[in-house]
Amino acid sequence: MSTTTTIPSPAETGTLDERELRAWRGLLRVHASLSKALDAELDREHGLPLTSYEVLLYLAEAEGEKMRMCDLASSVILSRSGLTRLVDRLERDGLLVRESCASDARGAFAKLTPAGHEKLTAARATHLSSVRTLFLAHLGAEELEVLGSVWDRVLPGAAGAAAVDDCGC
Amino acid sequence: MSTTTTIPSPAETGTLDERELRAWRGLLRVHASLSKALDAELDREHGLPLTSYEVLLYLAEAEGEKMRMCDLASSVILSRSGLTRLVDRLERDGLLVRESCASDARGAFAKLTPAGHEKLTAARATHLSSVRTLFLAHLGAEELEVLGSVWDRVLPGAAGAAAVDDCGC
DNA sequence: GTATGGCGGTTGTTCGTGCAACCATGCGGT
DNA sequence: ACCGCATGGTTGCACGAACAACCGCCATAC
Repeated sequence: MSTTTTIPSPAETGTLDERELRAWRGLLRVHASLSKALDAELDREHGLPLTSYEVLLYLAEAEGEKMRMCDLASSVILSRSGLTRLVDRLERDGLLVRESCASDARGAFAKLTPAGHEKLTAARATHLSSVRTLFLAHLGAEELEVLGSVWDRVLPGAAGAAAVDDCGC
Repeated sequence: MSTTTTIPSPAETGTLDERELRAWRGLLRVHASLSKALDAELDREHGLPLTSYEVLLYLAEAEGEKMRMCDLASSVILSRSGLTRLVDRLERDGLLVRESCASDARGAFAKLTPAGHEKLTAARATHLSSVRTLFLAHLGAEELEVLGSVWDRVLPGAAGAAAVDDCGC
C-alpha cells in the first residue's frame, strides 16, 4: 500500500471524490433541512414535534395500538431514557397511556388513546402532504426504488454500528 | 403492475405507498443511525463532535480558511445562536479564532488556527473511512449519481422551507 | 430455597440547540 | 445630518436527548 500522501487517489488517503461528496453531504443537508422544516410545521400546526409524531405513528401501526417501551425506543431510534421522557410528555397530553405487562412485570406498554389516534390522523394529513411536496415530488419512480434498496443495504450495518443502546429485545 | 403505479389511496388521503414509505423512512433511519455512529466515533477518537467537525471542514475549504459567521451557520445548517455557541467552544479549544471584519464592523469571521487545521486532518482520516465503510461502500456508481442528483433537486426547496433562521447572506 | 447475572424502565445531570429579545452597525430616504 | 429599518452577532431561557447510575423483576445455577 503506497500511502500516496497527497492528492487524488481516494480510498487510501480518505479523500472523497466529487460524486461521493455530493452523495454524502447531500444526505446530511437534505435530512437537516427537511426534518427541521417538517418538525417546525408539525409543531406549529398541531403542537406535535416530529419525534412525538413518530411515536404515535409506530403505535398506530402496531397490533393493538400498543408497543413495549424498548421496541418503541429502537423504532424511533431514541435512547431508553429519551423515550421514557417522551412518553411522559405524550401521556401527560393524553395521547397515550402506560399499561403494565401481564407476562413480564418489568415491562410496560405504551398504548395509543383515542385522542392520540385522532391527533395522529389529523397530523398525518399535513405531514405527509409536506413530505410529498418537499421530498417525494422530486423523485422519479426508479429513483424511489433506488433509494429504497440503498437504505436496505446500508441500514443493517449502520444500525449495528450505532448500537442505539443495547436492548436486544 | 398488479398494485399499479399510483393506486389505492395516494396523495389525497395522504397515505404513502410501500415504495414511498421505504424511500422516506429509510432516509430518516439511515441518517439517524449513521450520524449517531459517526458522531460517537469522532467524539471518541478525537473529542470532536460531528457538528464541530463540519465547521472545521467548511472553514478548511474556504478561502483563507475563514468564513463569516452567517455563511458558516447556513453551511452547517445551524441557527445563528447555535453557531455562536459552537464557535465559542471551538475557540475555547483553540481550533479557531474570531476575527473582526474590516469592511463591516458588525461582522465576524471564524478562522481556522493551525491547531484546528491539524485536528481536522487527523479527524478527517478516520471519519471519511467510516463514511466509506458504513455508507459509500454500499453504493454502486450509478446509485451515487442518482443520490447526488436527487439531493440537488430536493435541496433548494427544502432549504427554503426550513428557513433556518433568516440570514439572507 | 437462595444467589447471581441480565434485562426493562426510570431518575439525576449535563450538554447542545432553537427562539426571542437584545445591541451595534450599516444603509437608504428625506 | 438625521431618522428609521434591516442585518450580523450575542445573550437569557427553555426544551429535548444522551449517559450513567439506579431499582425491580426475570432466569438460571447452585
